[in-house]
Amino acid sequence: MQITRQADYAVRAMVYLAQLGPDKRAATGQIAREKSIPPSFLAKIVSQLSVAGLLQTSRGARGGVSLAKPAETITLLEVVEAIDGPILLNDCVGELSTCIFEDDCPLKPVWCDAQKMLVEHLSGANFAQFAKTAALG
Amino acid sequence: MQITRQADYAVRAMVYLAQLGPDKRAATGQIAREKSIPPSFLAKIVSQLSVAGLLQTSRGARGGVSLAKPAETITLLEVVEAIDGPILLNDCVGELSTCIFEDDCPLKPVWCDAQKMLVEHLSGANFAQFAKTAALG
DNA sequence: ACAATTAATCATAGTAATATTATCAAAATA
DNA sequence: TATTTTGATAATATTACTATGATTAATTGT
Repeated sequence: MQITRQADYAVRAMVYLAQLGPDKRAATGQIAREKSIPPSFLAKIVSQLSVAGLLQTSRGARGGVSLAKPAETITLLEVVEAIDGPILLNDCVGELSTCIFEDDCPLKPVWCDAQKMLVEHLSGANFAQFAKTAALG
Repeated sequence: MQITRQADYAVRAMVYLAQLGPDKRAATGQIAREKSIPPSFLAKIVSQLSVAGLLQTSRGARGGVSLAKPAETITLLEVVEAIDGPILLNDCVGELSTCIFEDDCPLKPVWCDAQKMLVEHLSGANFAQFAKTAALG
């Protein structure tokens, strides 16, 4: 019942970029140093975020990564799900559920509601907000 | 970001007992059969629930387990946390947090809020409700 | 006392997920 | 062409999860 450290690292990295300002780029090595993330671990995470369309990358000298969209259009949910996969509080909430009690289960609605609340809350938080909140280090 | 199957089993078992009616007991073998839970796995789970004060147990012939309190005083949160430990959406929300950005982190409030919502939702659901909702099998 | 029943405890094991490090290839720049 | 930087992949250590089995302890009924 916890996001993975990978997802947390991903979020931190995105916050760092959001705080740099629009279209600013940074090398992953630099982000790793500033945010205390194992460098080669971050490299892998960054790669996933790029595939998910959340980061733009450019190789070579003076290369690096930058947000692929305006910070205010990137939600916390997007970033977390890009790394951890879809949020799912319990197996029965998913579409691939194999629960044999499906139709006659008093629990499913509770889990579905809880999940919906969580998802809505996380998708209501975007990275422009995070950039503002802490303009500091 | 998911409760464990153990916790789900625990909840199912508790629902079964709640549906039996107040102070009714059942053998774990029977619960396991009815709810499709691996029997010797359930034995361990039941033991944890007993230690947590949610179940009363009695050994020997005609023994079994029963709810330790009225169903309406047992919340979904209690049962899940008895098995999985405290709900924690992200490490930084916990009291033992070792996050070095603590004071200057735009994310922490979001996680704290989300967690609070989740916890409140789960502690608002009790087993008397579940017993009613599905009086069927 | 004895046999049957049932939970409690403990040990074990296989599988999967997580976190991390390391390596080498590919692209871009200077 | 040398350097910087991402991309892709592999290797590994650790932890968590799921499950099984054997043994022990308590209770009931005969």
